[in-house]
Amino acid sequence: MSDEQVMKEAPGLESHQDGECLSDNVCFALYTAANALVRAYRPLLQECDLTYPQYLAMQALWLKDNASLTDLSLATRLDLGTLTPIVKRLEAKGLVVRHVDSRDERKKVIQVTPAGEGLKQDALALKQQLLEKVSVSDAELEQLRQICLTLTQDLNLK
Amino acid sequence: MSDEQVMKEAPGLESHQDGECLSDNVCFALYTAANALVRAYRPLLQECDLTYPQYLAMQALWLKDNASLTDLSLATRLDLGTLTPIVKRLEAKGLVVRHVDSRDERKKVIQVTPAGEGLKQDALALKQQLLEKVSVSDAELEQLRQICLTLTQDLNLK
DNA sequence: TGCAAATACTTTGTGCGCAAAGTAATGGTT
DNA sequence: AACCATTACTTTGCGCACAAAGTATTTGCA
Repeated sequence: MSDEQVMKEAPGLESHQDGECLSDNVCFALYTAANALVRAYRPLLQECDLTYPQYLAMQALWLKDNASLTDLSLATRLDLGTLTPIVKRLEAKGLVVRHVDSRDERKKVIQVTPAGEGLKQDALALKQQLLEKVSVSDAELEQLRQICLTLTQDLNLK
Repeated sequence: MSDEQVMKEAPGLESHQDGECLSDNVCFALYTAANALVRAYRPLLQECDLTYPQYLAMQALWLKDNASLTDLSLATRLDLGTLTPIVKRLEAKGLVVRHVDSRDERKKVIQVTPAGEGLKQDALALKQQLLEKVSVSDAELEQLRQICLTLTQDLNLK
């Protein structure tokens, strides 16, 4: 209500010399960076016909094949209700198959197909390709990773 | 300038150590932290009947009232196609009103109502409430903020 | 053994996030 | 004045992300 001309320039990420802006917020910065990440990944992943969450699921499976949906949920930190349709789409693309666990028929075991395994090298190389666009040092990326993991853990413990 | 271990891998052969997991990934950590953030904010914001993106839009408007949609888009880094329905919902809740700019009838000016202004103090206090759950130091949060802002800028430049 | 509680997954509903395409107003250019 | 490219916003379509409710299987235990 008070200052009416605080922002003559675009109140974006750059410069907050003229006063406060959303970028002063850690939460905003984090949220925006995650959106930018997914957006930047999109054209790269398009060549594999994957979305970023689908890519995450595949990465988890490349590390641990024949996982149950719940295993996948723990690994990716995605909800079961989120994961079910994602894995269905991966199956529709022929990258995985789902079959009921014979020991416990509530569980669905997810197995990477040869086609899914064939994507592995190319898809994992995209990670480097993306980080090349970034002027942030390896040390800072490692800091970012650590802080994000701590934050996630703290926030999840209610 | 990191290692080129992709080249060392024999295609099709499993060669992962059994310590490896998705959390080794900066991108995964960032993505997950942003999801955790929104999830943690949800019950707090529920008392204001706001979602996190709606909260972001309101914060931007509290800082700069009577902004056009494009102004809001620049401030929040959200797409116009994303913002249109968000602002409509804010209007439906009586927190803002939209009216056509008389000088340029393409533009829609968004104005915070008294009800919207009344939410300001309580809503902004939630920020502190959320950060109290977190064991990350203020210095680290500032690092996180800075690295995220740099990352966002780098990734947005194509 | 019987059966309630727990577990694993699916479904439904709401709200993003954004690309792409559509509509309408504006600002040149000739 | 007649275009036409630009700008501002809306709409549509798809895929998350998750809460909540539903279904089916297993387990605990009285």
